[in-house]
Amino acid sequence: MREEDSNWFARWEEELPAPEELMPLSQTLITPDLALAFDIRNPNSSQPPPPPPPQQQPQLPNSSSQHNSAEFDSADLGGAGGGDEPARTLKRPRLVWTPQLHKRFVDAVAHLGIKNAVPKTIMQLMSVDGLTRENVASHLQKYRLYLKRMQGLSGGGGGVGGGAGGGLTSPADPATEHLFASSPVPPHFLHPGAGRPNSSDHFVPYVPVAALHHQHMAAAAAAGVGVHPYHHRQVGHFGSSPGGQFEHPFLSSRQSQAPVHRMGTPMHNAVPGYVEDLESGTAAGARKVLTLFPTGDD
DNA sequence: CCGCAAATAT
DNA sequence: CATATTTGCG
Repeated sequence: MREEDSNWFARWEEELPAPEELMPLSQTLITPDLALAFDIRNPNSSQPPPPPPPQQQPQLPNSSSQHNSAEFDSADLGGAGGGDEPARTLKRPRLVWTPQLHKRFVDAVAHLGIKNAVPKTIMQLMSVDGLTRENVASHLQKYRLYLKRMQGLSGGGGGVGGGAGGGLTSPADPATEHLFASSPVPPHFLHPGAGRPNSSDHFVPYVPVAALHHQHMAAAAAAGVGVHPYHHRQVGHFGSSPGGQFEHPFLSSRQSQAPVHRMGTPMHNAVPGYVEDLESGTAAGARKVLTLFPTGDD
């Protein structure tokens, strides 16, 4: 039930589940638009799902082979054409900040610098399709709080790399934090004046490959030519269907449920030393633009 | 638009 | 019940 997995770090190593590879087209049943339109989310903690009143009819009389990916047909924007974009107005499901997403967030903030680390910039830098400013802002707030806490608390048993010089983020106490601590708070940039005076304020090693994709993808899609048969919605962790529940098909692949060490078993905090993980470019799977789901762009 | 606080959902 | 995430206000 916990949104967070107990073995998050298991995925950490993997970094990216490579949805495209792992997730075979299994849920082509519902198109994202429909899903959103249906407002898939759990209205209650545990209650029978009320019959969802059909709101939008699936508009795909087309013989489209498969638009698994998420994309909109027309790219009308700001046009007076009188178009209705349901997805734009619909309320979007609870966003789950997955480690990957969080990492991107942290990376963006780190590279941006606290100074420019404003929701809008972060969001744009992240280039995560589907991510909204509110989402980032919200998360940012908590992230700051987390950092603050870390600074205020030096002594503690955590011994979290106070200096942060080495960049060795110590293990996190499961009881202390949950999301942030769990995520590899990369380096440092804690606050101006005690962390790293070295780093100035502007260095952008980060090359957000943003718009191009959308444009190309949309263009290609519109043209009828699929760039790639599949695009991934790696973070599409929306509420599962009430009653029916399709868990993440991709989650279960490698990190099987090995004999978990029950409490008592001295499981050393063998937190994998997080190296200066770079962005994409890891072997095996090519990292793509992180995309939440089809939404407007920024 | 950003930051903070409260509310709600999970 | 605690935490995460969302929503509203300054």
